[in-house]
Amino acid sequence: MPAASAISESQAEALSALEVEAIELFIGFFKLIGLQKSVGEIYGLLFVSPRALAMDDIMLRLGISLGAASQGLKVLRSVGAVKPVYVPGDRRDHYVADLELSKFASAFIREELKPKLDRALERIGTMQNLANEMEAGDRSTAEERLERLRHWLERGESMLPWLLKFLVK
Amino acid sequence: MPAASAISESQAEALSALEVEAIELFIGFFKLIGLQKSVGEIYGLLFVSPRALAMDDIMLRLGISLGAASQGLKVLRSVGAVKPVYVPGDRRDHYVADLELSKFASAFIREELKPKLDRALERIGTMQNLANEMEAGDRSTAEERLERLRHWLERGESMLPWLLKFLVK
DNA sequence: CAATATTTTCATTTTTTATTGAAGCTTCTG
DNA sequence: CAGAAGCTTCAATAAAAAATGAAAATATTG
Repeated sequence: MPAASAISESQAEALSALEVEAIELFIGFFKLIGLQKSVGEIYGLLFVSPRALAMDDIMLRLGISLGAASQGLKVLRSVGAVKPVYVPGDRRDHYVADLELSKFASAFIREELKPKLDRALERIGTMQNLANEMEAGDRSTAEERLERLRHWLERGESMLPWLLKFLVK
Repeated sequence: MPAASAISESQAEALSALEVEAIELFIGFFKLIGLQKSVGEIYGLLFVSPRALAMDDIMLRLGISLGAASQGLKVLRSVGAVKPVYVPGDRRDHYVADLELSKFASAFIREELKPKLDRALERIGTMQNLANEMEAGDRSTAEERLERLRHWLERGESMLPWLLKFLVK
């Protein structure tokens, strides 16, 4: 019955208040770690969903496009925030939220924060070399500031393993 | 001599390699805490500048507009990243970078992270109320997940004071 | 293995965010 | 206190980021 099917497909069930809250919460949370709105939406929906959802369930409920849903799930898979599960008798992939929230935090620390700190420390090395060629007065100012910055960044970096441990369990 | 003055004003001294490195470093760093490019540029320039700079020095060196410089300095003042200093015989405000880098980190924690966590915990309260009205099977799933999320967020929140202390000293 | 269902990719469009600079406000100065 | 210098604001514009959806790629089934 193609007609009935077409109708039911176009009638997405409205989001419940609970779902809206969850979605808003995770949009905010994910934005903080640099992930986009649609990623947060998808995770929020899955977080409060009692059953696994297929990509087009997600598209329909959230009113987002095919591409956004596909890309959002790709990101969520890549950070381990979402797991595919097998649903008998359905050809489509179905997803559930991974509730191990510490995963995203540690992915963020490892894949964003740490590399940025490393890069910054590299730059300081470069800058310290450049400062050597300056004339005496300005050089000492630059050297002092760079040393200070290096210190602070190294301190930050030294905190990461601890932070990771704290978050993970 | 208006002609000569016009010429010297339009000839901004090119940025040194040191300045470029510092600017790039701080653009990256500030973006991480949600501040825009021009803010990072200004701070980076001031960080390696051996003397206080006026707003139009900043505009000229960085090639940014009046408005961007004004707004960028406003942001930097508001987070205490920059201090106005008095320069005898010059009517313009001059700025130096505040080298207490922990300031931005703690401003970020207090003004971004903490409020977001508080808001999220509020939402969880709302969600837990909503979950009460669900039918038994789905309710217990929702309740378990919400409790777990609350736990994790409370744990995160409890870490903030410690994190602040660590960064500040 | 052809027909079909599902998913991914990516050029285009839309939306969001940041920047510009002219107008106006404030402060200084002679 | 008039004129000029310095600064801020904000509506318009430009740049960057995200979303769209058609086309291509990849399963799956009969």
